[in-house]
Amino acid sequence: MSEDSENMREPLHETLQVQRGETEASLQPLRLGERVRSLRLGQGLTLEEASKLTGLARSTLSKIENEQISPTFSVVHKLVNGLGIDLPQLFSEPSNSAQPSGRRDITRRGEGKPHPTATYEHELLATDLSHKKMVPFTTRVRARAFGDFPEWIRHDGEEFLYVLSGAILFYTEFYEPVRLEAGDSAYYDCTMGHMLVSVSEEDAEVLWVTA
Amino acid sequence: MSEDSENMREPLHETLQVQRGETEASLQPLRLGERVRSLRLGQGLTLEEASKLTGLARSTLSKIENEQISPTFSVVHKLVNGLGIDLPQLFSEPSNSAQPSGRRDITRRGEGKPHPTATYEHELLATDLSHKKMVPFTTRVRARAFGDFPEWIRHDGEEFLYVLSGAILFYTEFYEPVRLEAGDSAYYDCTMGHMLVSVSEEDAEVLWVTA
DNA sequence: TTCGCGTGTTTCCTATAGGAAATTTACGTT
DNA sequence: AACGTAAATTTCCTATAGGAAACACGCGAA
Repeated sequence: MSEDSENMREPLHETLQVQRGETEASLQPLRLGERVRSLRLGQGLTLEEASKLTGLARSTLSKIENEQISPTFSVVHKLVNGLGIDLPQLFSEPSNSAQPSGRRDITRRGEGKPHPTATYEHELLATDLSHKKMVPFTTRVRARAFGDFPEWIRHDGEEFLYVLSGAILFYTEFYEPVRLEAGDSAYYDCTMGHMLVSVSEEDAEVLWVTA
Repeated sequence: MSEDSENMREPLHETLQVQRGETEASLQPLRLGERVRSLRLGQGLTLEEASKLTGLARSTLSKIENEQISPTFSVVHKLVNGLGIDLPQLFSEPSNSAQPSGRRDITRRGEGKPHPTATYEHELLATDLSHKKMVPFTTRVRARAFGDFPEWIRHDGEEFLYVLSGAILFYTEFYEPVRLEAGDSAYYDCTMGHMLVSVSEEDAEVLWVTA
């Protein structure tokens, strides 16, 4: 990093800002109060009961729900734990986002769209839907040795891997290989070379989701 | 609810507390500062740069990292957006391992970060990574009846569901409920109300990925 | 060594979060 | 209606969060 003058700071500032998306003035309204209220009422709780559960004062809860205050992190933590808030609704943004699009696609076991390769036998799931943010598929790992692959598999995006059965060796470009068994999972950048090899008696089966 | 005296409050308090697991004094330390610092350093940022990115004062960031203050939710929000942190990660317990720079995170079976609710028992996966496009977690479905849910669960984004074991009824707002068994999967818009109920002898276990 | 200068910490002050209690609102009941 | 009760809201006060600026600590260059 070379420095020229004292105003080399601003450009960096701007650059970083842009990279991260809006930070300063923008940042959605974050209807936290609204959500907390609907969550509480959904459980049929009064402020008094919620107060007991969370250890927070009734008044505090009321103010949070009416967006009169911005609760501290410790208070939010008590809220989450006390009311047993479900994860997805916790980190999803406002959700006032209109269009309740109601797509749904069920794929029965073994009914996916087959896509065999030399080393893997993929089965694409939810293929009736297009424009998905994620692409889920199950895979039977036929490869048995590192050498079965001509080269690293690399592509854009991120990938989540969950071992359904059997055991695999998970090779990645920048790490030592790891043995994964049923129930183990991994999350990684696909730009980093990666590949799977079955090491169990039978071919291992894994679930992959890419985004 | 009959009231006798002013001290009938405590017993109820205790009762409710127990039902939900510890809330008050307990609630693990939540080394927020520690995590924020490692996240910031992991990105090679100085307090000054982080300040520009988040719009927060250097001093404020310093105090947060040194656990001298509990930031308000709005401040946490700026932090999350400015530094690209996953919110769920902040509410699950601190992870011992520092952020790897190569972006790969392995989660062993049963080693996720627990997050129990009244109806589900979630286990967050890959919590060492932040800024993920997807959030994967496994869930034990405790709910046994439609009525166990006060209302539809609804939030932004899309969700992929894969049944690991047991059998569930998959209720969605705009479709008839469907029975799903091990190996079956579903992909749907989360803005549409949805919920799961176990219908097998034992609680069903599912894998969820949201994006 | 001393001078800068970038970095993190601390101080000081104002704005505001959070709890206890008073007040108001919303409903049943008689 | 007027009352009783339980809910939520508001008030009042203290504790504390957050920003600006001063301070302290390295560390490299002259």
